[in-house]
Amino acid sequence: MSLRHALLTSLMEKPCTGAELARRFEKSIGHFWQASHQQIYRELAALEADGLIEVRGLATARGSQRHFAVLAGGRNELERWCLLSADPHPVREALLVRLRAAAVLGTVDLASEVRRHLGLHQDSLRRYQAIQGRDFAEGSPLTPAGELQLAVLRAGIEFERAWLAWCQQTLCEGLSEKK
Amino acid sequence: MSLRHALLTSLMEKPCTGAELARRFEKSIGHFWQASHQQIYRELAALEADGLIEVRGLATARGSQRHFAVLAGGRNELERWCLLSADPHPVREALLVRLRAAAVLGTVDLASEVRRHLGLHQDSLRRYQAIQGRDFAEGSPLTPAGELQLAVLRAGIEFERAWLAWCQQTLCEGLSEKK
DNA sequence: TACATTTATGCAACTTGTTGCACAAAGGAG
DNA sequence: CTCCTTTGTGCAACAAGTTGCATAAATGTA
Repeated sequence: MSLRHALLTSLMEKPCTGAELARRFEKSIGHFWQASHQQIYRELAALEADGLIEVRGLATARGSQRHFAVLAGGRNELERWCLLSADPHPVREALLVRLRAAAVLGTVDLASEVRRHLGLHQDSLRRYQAIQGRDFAEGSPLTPAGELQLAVLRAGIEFERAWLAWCQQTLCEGLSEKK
Repeated sequence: MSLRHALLTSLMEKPCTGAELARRFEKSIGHFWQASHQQIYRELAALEADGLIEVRGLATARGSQRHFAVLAGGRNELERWCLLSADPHPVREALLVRLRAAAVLGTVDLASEVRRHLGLHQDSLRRYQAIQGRDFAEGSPLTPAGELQLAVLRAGIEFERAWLAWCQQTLCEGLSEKK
């Protein structure tokens, strides 16, 4: 049920329309939680039905912009959910299934695929580091909220670094079957 | 569609029953792909319907053991899927949503939750390292298949290490709101 | 103004993962 | 042998995520 709470969080940061939310999910929130616009509209409808958010301004008809804002109930719900304890999501990565499959097949070489992933993780890492350099320059004082945002960014960086290191080491250790 | 291929892989390593697969998913495969027994039975039925696996031995009725084995079509399907390129699954971690929510709420302290996650990641890391020490002792020569299995294990280790480091640094940087 | 393009909203069907339960068989204890 | 527990199989309902498309409004252009 995190999409609901990711939406509430984003709307608390700044009330906006569904399309704007979708854009934000692509850019910032999407670094740790993704959602398509269809998912977003569906969940916005549910949130409205549950009285956790409301439409601000003119809700004329289909196709016209609808601005949403969080109600008191929504804030309470977000706080309640935040205080629950929840275990980390386990790894679920198809590439690892494919490695294991390659091991049992013996006829598939995944070296180029690992090399491709290495490049993708490198790109992500650089993107995150660019944001860090831009928004969280060295030595500048941080508000408590800023510290939390930086922590989220650091998670992305650690994560990408870990995969990057893994790809490199895996390639070094003669991944190819055709030696 | 990775569950299907994880099952094919596991059945190629060793044909077995649904319950045995479920146990293997809990132990080894579950480190990078999880599935409940209900999911497994459902997918086994689909695989059988598609002619990719077959029942070996006596398939009497409900409640009696059914042993499955991969057919040629299944092996081909696994190989085909293995050769497709697929992007890494993006991060999707509720704790990060909660951090961001805490940042905007300003009234929630997630320090103890981060500490709890730190402990969980520590446990996972130790478990992986124990397996590494047991099955892949230093300097022993590895078959190509063994190298791939070790690579999968290393992924788990890198991943847990990254989260561990993140938890530690996040706790150091005054996560608590109540300073 | 008329028309085409882009943006925003949204439905419907499908796939995948989760939860709760039910029933059959196997195996042990009396 | 009978009862009881455990193990194995499986259905059904639901929740969450994905894909494809439809329609309305806003915007640009002839």
